[in-house]
Amino acid sequence: MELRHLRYFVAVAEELHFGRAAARLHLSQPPLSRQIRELEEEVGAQLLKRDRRRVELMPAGAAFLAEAREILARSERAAARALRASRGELGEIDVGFVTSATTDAFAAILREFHRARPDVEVRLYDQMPQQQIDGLSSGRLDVGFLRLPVDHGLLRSEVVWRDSLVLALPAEHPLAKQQRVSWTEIASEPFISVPWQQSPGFQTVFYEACRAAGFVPHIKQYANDLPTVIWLVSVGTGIAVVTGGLASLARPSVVFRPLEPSGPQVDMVVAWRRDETSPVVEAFLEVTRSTVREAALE
Amino acid sequence: MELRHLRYFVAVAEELHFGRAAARLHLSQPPLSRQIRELEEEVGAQLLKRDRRRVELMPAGAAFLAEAREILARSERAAARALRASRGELGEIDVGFVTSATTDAFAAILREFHRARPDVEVRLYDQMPQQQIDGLSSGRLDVGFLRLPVDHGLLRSEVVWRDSLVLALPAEHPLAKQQRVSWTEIASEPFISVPWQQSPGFQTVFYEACRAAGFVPHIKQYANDLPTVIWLVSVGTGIAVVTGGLASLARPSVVFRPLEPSGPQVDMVVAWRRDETSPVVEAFLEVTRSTVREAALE
DNA sequence: AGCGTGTGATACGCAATGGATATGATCCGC
DNA sequence: GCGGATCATATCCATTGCGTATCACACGCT
Repeated sequence: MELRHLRYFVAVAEELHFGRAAARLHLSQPPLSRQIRELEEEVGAQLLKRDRRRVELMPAGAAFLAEAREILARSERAAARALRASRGELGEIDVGFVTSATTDAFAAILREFHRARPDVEVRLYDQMPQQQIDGLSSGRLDVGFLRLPVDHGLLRSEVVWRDSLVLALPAEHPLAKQQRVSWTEIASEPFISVPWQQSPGFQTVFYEACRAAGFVPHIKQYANDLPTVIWLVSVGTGIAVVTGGLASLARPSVVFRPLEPSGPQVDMVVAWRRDETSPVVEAFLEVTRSTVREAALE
Repeated sequence: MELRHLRYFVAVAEELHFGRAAARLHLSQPPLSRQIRELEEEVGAQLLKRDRRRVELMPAGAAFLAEAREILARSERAAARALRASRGELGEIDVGFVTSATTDAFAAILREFHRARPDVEVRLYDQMPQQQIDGLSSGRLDVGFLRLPVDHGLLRSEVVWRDSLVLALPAEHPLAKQQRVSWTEIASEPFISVPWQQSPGFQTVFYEACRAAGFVPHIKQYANDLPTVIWLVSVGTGIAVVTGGLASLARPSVVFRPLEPSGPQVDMVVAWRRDETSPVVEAFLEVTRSTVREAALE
């Protein structure tokens, strides 16, 4: 059975007349008759009842007609969808991100991409940098937002924005009264931190800043994720240095203060496979670039 | 585009290897390559990425693969369904019936048919005899249960059962105390009745029985359907003569009593188009016959 | 009643096309 | 660097889908 049989059958079933159906198909009548007969033989049932004068649908034909129309519509849709997918208008993309990427900028990228490609499903995965690199290499992820200097041979990356370091401290902490806090003022404070491998890029900059200010931070408590860090700050366990712009972690009992000198910054990079060809991924990267570019102009 | 293209594409997409896919299709490799290329040209997008060494799905190919599998499964199902429809295992049937057909016997027929042909949708239409005859002639109905002597040239009919006439009267009516009531005892009672054209077969027998008992019934109130007739009886407006076995109309405030002499009976017939060929209709008639036959033996 | 017209089926020839074989181009592993 | 693996290309052949001519038959008109 071929789609041709279905096309021919639908024409005959709609016209109930072999001659007219053949004309509609730009075909002569005898081959049409033969194709219908072949179809009936293959199906194993008579679909059309034809005496010499008129053609009518048998019950089997009525059942087949409904299915045939569906199949033909579906086959056109299949081609159309493949074409759209090839243009990146349709599909899915798996995006990894570190928690500290959940800034307004990242939200703007996702919002803008959804506007540009409403039929692409974006799947988000909160993952540590090394997980993301593994995921990108193996194909589980298509794009990653992370802070490591990515030197993996299969991957490429670009800096999308830079975050300054800010101090997170309980609202009732004495230093919270100041508009800005110097690094030396926090030298002897108890710190909350995530483990090294969670954010190696950030940690390197953080420890270097401390060293420059003449102290080694005392980590009072480790927590495995940023929300927990902020929660521990909020309940007074200690203070923490984090990246700026973490809108998603804002809460009343915690205040964020710029640090002086404000020099130390950490890069947020977007990474993807070097051999990437998916137009969806290309479009996502393009939206990422243009969105952060526009944000920088404001 | 033909189903062949889809079959070939699915094979290649599953094997990710032209040689193996060709073997699976009992085909040599070059024509397979050509058909895939043709498919890609028609769709307008590259579906497979092949360097000389390996084959992999492009995003467009992944989208197309899902659709292609659906279409192929569907096309097999289409043929299977047509075959089943030709055997009367699948389909629909439009059944008309007069209200007084809603007896246990009719319920048993419907129940038995559903058991025998669970995938046939039975659509029921409560209609007057003339409506049914028009419906059968025009094809809106396939089968009708009615009481007219059906002499329409295009239709055939068979008696399925005979109903005796019974008296419906309010539970507190004096005659309700008797186990049976004679025709002469109701000569001067006020009657409730449906209009003549609603049930001409029944009315003829009813008036003839009254005439034999020596009276012409006084119709106090007409109602357009049997449930209303029974309701009017229940509230004491009058009494009514109806057919026996109307289980669906039983209610506490109305009692049914046999009439003496019990001679007068009305036929319930099943009618269908003389040229009917639908195996579903044939099966329905066969179930009807066997069900009433078995009921008669009990 | 007979003939003409309309309609689907049949017969048959041709040409388009799907498939086979042979070969080429290129990549990868040893 | 060579040999094998793999997909593409070239070319030929056979299948088969299509067109023309014709048939068979039913219905309607005169």
